[in-house]
Amino acid sequence: MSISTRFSVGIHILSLLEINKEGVNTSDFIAKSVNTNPALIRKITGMLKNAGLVNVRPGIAGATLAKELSDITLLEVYQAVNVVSDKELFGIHENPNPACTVGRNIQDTIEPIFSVAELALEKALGVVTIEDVVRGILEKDKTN
Amino acid sequence: MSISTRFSVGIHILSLLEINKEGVNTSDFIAKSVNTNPALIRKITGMLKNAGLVNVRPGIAGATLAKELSDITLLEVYQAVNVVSDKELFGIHENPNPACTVGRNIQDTIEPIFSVAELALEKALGVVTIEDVVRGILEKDKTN
DNA sequence: TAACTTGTAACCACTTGAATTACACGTTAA
DNA sequence: TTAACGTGTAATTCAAGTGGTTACAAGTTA
Repeated sequence: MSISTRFSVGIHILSLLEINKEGVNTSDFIAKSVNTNPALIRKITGMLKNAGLVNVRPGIAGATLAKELSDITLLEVYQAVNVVSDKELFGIHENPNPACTVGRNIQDTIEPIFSVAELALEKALGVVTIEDVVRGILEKDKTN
Repeated sequence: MSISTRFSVGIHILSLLEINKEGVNTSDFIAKSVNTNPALIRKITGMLKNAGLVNVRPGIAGATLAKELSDITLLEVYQAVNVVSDKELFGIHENPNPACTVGRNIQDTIEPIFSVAELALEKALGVVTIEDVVRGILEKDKTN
């Protein structure tokens, strides 16, 4: 099990919109950078648009950032591309036996624990911004 | 996307082994508590055995805990049932375009960030033990 | 009007999860 | 020693999700 690559592709798209902000970032152009097809890029870009992260309009070529670089956290991207339904990172088996002490209480006991772990993950994603990612990309590029 | 219920079932099994330690915990008995089938329980129990968490032998009815309750963290269970390959909680799109600044550096930039987030998740799971879960189950059961 | 782009839907191949069935093999007790 | 029972494991099935691809309606611009 892995969290969908939509997340990393979303980060890729937003970084590219910044680094290539002088150019026109069509779905076709972005797809070539990501190495996938334009339809998938449009789908993800649509999700980022719904989350208020990018501007993109039917018929008009190119997407642009809708927020400051430093104001877009990876958590926002994570949630935007909908890779994990809210509070459902961990799957919990359904319908345990109510006639059993464990079965009767396992779900209520585990849920808050899973929730804490999930929040820890989200917190870690929440402190990193696309600006950080763009900086990392540019720095790495210099050293090569 | 959700992390496989094997994880929560694994926790269920271990908790049951403790709470029903006076009885004989066959795969059939456990399956009735979890509300699934015995074959799946045997599969997961086998994983827990490989991780050194339970004792179970062919032909001999019942599984037992192989470690102290307080010495089994949820992280161990998480890793035992193999729900997430090592360092691969987040999927990263393959083969981005090396002719593009972003494509050339995105993977190396993102990986350490994802790694930090994944470790935060694991850390949260590492501080909770099966003993805590069992205590939670018993406490919840009293209040109902 | 023609060319181009976005937004979507539809379809496919592939992987994974979970349920289920079946059976070989180990153990135990009559 | 044989019958009953339990574990280990493989095979099958069904459902769901992911990512790739094609196709096309609708918006925009030259």
